[in-house]
Amino acid sequence: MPELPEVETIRRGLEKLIIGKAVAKITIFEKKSFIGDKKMLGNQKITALARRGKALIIGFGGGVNLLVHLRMTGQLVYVGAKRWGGGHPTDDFLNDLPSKHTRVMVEFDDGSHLYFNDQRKFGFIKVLLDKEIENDSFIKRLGADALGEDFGWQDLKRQLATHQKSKIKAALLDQTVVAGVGNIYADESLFFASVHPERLAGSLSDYEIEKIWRGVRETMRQSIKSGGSSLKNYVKADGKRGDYLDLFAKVFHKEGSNCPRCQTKIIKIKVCGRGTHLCPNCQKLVIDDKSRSGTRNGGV
DNA sequence: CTAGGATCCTGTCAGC
DNA sequence: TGCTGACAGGATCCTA
Repeated sequence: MPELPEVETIRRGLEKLIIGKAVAKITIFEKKSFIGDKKMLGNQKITALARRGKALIIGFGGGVNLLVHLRMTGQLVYVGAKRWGGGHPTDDFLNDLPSKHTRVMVEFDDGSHLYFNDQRKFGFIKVLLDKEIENDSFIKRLGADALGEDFGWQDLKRQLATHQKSKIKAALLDQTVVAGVGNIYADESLFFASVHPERLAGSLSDYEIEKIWRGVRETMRQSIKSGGSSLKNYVKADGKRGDYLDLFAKVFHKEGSNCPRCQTKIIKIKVCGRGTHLCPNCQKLVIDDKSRSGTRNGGV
């Protein structure tokens, strides 16, 4: 679940809470969730929190790092004088910890704790030396960061040129094309740009690519601004469990409700195996290649 | 090389 | 209520 804005929200939240703390003890409840030797973290102080795409990197003095990837259902919860959490929104934001989903527990020298909870065990924490980061199998393949200053719309265009036959949604989800976009922001960006997710990358005009690029940046910025998926946004004023998507999403999980631009009902379809939300009026599927006969969908 | 499908794992929800 | 199957916001591995 957690995509770039959620991980950035976590990075900013934890930055205020754990910088300067030293590790007293690490408890691993699920072996596959922790890669590397935990002894390397002994008595090391946290000096920095960085993010690469959807990965969080906790930097320690002495050149050691913890790379955290939350994948679908990971979350981080800090419990000290304050309680703070971010990532996949579940009741573990509120429950006593460790819970049955806690895979790794870090105890700091001041007695506070950081919990890595992950229902589906797809996420992981990995020990990496400074010099190993750029060579890491995940990190080294990442494209430009979706919110990076070095990622302009022409960069997206250049990347899409090598995936001409991919559906645009599949291309956006490819972390080598651009780092940080997942299912939510792919759908939101394509809605922003009024582009159907099944359009082939090679069929897009510069104008459309520029709009998709702008959609990625704007929807992500807005999500971060609203506090992303965090404990803060989890419990609503009325006490009910909340969906942080309400704060910025126009189409994601909004099937059946009205398009904010044209009032047409938002639909949900399946594209490249993923649930995909769109407005069938704003985002029409046009013919990709004039030399081929195709089915016109929705007219012009 | 790219594109598409299966797969890792658990929890939840719709339908019977 | 209980069972079953589909599905879930990610990335990788395998095949063509």
